Amino acid sequence: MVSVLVIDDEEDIRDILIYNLKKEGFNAYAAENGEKGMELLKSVHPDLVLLDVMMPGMDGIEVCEAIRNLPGLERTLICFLTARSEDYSQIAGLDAGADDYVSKPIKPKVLISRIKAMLRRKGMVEPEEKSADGRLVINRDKYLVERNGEVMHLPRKEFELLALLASRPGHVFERDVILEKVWGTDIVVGDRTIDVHVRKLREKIGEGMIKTIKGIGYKFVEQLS
Amino acid sequence: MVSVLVIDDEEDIRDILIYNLKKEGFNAYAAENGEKGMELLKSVHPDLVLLDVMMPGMDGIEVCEAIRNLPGLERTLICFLTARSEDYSQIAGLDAGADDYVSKPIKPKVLISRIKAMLRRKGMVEPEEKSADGRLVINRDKYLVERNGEVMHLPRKEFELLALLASRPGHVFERDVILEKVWGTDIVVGDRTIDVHVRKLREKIGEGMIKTIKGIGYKFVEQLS
DNA sequence: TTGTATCCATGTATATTTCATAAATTCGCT
DNA sequence: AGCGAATTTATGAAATATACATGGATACAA
Repeated sequence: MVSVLVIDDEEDIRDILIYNLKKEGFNAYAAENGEKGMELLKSVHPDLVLLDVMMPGMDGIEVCEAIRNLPGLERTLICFLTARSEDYSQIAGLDAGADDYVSKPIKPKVLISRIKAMLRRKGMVEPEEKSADGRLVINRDKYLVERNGEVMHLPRKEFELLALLASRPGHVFERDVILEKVWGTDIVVGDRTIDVHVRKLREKIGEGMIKTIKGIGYKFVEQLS
Repeated sequence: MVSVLVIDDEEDIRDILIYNLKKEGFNAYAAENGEKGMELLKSVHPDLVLLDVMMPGMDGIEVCEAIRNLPGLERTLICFLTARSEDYSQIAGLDAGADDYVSKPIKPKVLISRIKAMLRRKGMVEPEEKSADGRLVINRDKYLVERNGEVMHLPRKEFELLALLASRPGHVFERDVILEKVWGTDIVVGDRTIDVHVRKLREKIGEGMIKTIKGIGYKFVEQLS
């Protein structure tokens, strides 16, 4: 099930969001400030964080940047909650790595709709109908990858590698970046390990999907319109 | 280059959006109603459509759904422009397949920021370093060089060399500076190595781009804008 | 056992560098 | 200026180095 963490210092807001999120079938958690939010984040690993910008202590921007630097949470969705006038926050927030933002006062129906749109973009909820054009749908929730309606299970490392590459089609991930994001900074593995995992991925999802950029790294192919 | 189509019935809005989009380096097109927008869509295949919801004739929702059903345009980004109060439109718009929406009155900086966030999510653009030069775009994110819409891949040393020269068009880089920046201080290579790489670059990106300053080094030609 | 992850040895493609020679430019001299 | 010599860069081809793909081996755990 998709889980959502709300970080906001106003109790009323937390309550109303939790209520609506649960009503929609999400797992909902709340924290009243950035520090407590970070604690919860490390234990529950939510799929989405709703993050108030203006908070005492760590503000939303700081929390957002901290999340982006936490290993394993780089792909957590982040949505800012901003007061109507805070244009600067909007820009800074998106640049800080947020995926979206919603202006206060928050209308629950709008928020839910935006959340669903975000999840859909990440392939985290089943889209009703999918195009049979060979595109991949990556379901992080279940460690499944779907291609043309056919689902396949991938081992953890292969899945993480694929999810990383596919998160930004066209972007070239350098080998050391891949090592850091998929294996972590502390683990030491040989250079050939990446190749081997790429090979297995290619065997499973098809040859054309992952391209080698010699001397640099790998990329997931862009869509050809 | 990323191209954007604006569909809005208000001329003022169209003008201001076109102006700002072009200033940011996008290819910008405009249409004054849904029908004309659809015509343009089929010919220019834009990457992103900015779509007014309330329009005489086809409204934004209808256009959005029509776009999603056009072969080849399923993945075109769609961003709605909505009046502040139209909550229903917001929800319907996102459900109709829009990727985002921006409320009027539109603040150009906010809009541009949102556009970039959308493109980034699709991996379509990287704001990093490009030479503001119309003819050659160096995309470090994708390790690609684009010339007149045609993309090419360069090997590592050639790419780094080109990126260095193009980072300051008109500036003459001395040979030892090039060696230091591209090859590093510890590596020792013969002097002819630079020439050979320059030659390969010229073969690939065209003869006129890199000029030799005999006895000193090389420079990337300045643009005559 | 089966599935997963890593490593190793080898082959192969390609990137990079070197080299010999030609062409271009600069310099020194009258 | 003109002319040849010296210096510097361009060019073609070949040699070397590097990075990746691949098949298979190993280790370990469920």
